[in-house]
Amino acid sequence: MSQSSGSRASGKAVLKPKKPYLDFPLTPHACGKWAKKIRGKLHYFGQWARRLEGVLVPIAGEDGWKPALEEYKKVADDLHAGRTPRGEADKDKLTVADLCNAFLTAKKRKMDAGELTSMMWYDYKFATDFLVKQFGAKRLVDDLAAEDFGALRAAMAKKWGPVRLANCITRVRSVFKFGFENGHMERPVRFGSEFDKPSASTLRRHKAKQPAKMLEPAEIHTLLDGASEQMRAVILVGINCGFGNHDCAELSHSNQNLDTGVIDFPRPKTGIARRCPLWPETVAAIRAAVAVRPKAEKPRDVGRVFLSSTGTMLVTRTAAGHTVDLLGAPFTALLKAKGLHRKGVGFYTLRHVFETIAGEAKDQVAVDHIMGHTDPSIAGQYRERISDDRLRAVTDHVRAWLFA
DNA sequence: GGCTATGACGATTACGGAAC
DNA sequence: GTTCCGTAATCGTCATAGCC
Repeated sequence: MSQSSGSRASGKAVLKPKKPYLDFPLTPHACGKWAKKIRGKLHYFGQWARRLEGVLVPIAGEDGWKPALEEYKKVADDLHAGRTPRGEADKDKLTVADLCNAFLTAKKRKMDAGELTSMMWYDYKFATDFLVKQFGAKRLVDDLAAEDFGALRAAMAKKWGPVRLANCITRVRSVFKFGFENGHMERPVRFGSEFDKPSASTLRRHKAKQPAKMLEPAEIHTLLDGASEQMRAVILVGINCGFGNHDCAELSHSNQNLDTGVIDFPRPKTGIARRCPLWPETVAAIRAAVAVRPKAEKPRDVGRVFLSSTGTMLVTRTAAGHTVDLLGAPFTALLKAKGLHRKGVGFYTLRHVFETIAGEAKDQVAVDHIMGHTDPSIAGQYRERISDDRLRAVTDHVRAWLFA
């Protein structure tokens, strides 16, 4: 390394080394070390000279700057971010990557045991990936402070809406809760007051801004007129019983009695019992759809009321946990074909329509029972049954609205 | 062209417990 | 006794791409 710039030590001029290349980050300091000022503080990295008998003597060799550069690179990220660099004593401490890996491994075990869906695992993976990206894989969990979580929330809020933000905050909190409860961390992490979920009022305002999920009678009749036998049947089941996509896909012959006109079918999502009287139009449509129903591809689907054209379940999940919806997609296609497609309107809208119109019958308990919603009130815990008359009054009200 | 699969995102629901 | 909140989990929609 050539030496040109001068320095004075112990009264004698010493030639400081030149930077080995143009944007070399360190500069030779008069104390004999390479140095860099970061966030207002001077940090030292390796020697460019040794002091012999009070005089600085440059270290021989062209590559003397390399160890100093290596030393700087190891701690640069931490120093520039205002953190204390991780030393030898910290090498066994828990990092963000360690915690995320332990969390995902535990969740994978639950997934393998069938206690967690693969889609849910994918969501956890997404959240942990975001954590690692924001904090850095090697960041010590002990080093995380409230301001880090405040910055994390700000990054999330910049990208996503309040619903997704709330979901992701919940998942991030779950990761650290898992860490503490399972002994990976000595103390719970301080999230700070900024790392909170959007308030209920924020979520309500967000929802209010969304387009109404509603179809009017004329629109529903337009859809029914252009629908296949099966599509006509599922539309009527959707509006008659407030069934969603998954409900229709899961419906079996054993759940319905077309002679008495009643469906008895616990919600697949929650297992909560529900019962719904059928309209004559719905019964006729189901009979017509069943008459042309394709043969089931798998024995387990033989009892299903509705199947895809190839004989598979209408709503299934792939190995990766993604939903394949052969009911919602054709319904949306029908909406588009009839010029009725708009943001937020899909097959599930029929469930919204049922809830909205049925509520006007002024018997919310009966509506909730047909919808399969639990009644969390004390009255709900004591109520053992609900009469078919009340249920029929509700469905008749919706029928009168649709066929008026 | 219709069906199927995938990935990303948004929204909903249940439930227990704390706060009112 | 009711309401609200935090936590945990599931369901639905949409755009896009590949396949038959």
